[in-house]
Amino acid sequence: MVLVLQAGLNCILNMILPNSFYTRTDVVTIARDLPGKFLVTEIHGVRTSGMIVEVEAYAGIKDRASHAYGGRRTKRTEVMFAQGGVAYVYLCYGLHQMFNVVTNVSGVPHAILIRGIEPVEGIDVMLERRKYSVLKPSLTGGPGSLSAALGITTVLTGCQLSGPEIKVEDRGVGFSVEEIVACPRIGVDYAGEDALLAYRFYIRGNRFVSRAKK
DNA sequence: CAAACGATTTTCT
DNA sequence: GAAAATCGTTTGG
Repeated sequence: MVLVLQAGLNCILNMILPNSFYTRTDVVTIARDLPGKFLVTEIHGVRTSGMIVEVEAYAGIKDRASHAYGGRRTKRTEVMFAQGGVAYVYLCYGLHQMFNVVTNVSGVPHAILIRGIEPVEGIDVMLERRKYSVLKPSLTGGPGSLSAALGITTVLTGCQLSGPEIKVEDRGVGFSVEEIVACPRIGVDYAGEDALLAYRFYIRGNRFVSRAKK
């Protein structure tokens, strides 16, 4: 009885997002829903997690900032065409692992880049992975940094986001519209008019949100 | 097959 | 604030 109650409670407090969360067709809406959700990894049995605080939406074939712009379908981008609910991890600048959530139905290559998390579980492990001695915003602020802290690499591309290696959970944390800031994406100046779209969302005032360059 | 480049981070000045 | 680090992916010849 106790076990059942605990399982039930755990289910309510740590609900793994269902596939229907990701297969919705508006990637911007999904992106706005992600801040406040929890990204959990279990790599070689080691658990680390953090609350998502910053994301960017990439709207597929019509978005010049997207890897899938124009329907570009290559070995690297192939996973973006999968049904929503899997990971897209790619290497940037030869050294940074970028973690994305694939969304929309099969055949529509939409994705959301996770740009920042606030550490929650396994902080000691994250410090070790990053060779940090103290917790500071750059530990998990920025897309390459959070992947390194959580142990996410390109080998996890294509993984289901319902586990076991990677999970995204709703733990009942929510934010009001005023607390979620919408603004243009970072590092996509090459995208012309699409660079102006307010596809970046972050939690106002959170220390783990990356700063836009000037 | 060669070459340019990027949804970045860190370090040095 | 500028520059280096660093390599898989993509594109062009």
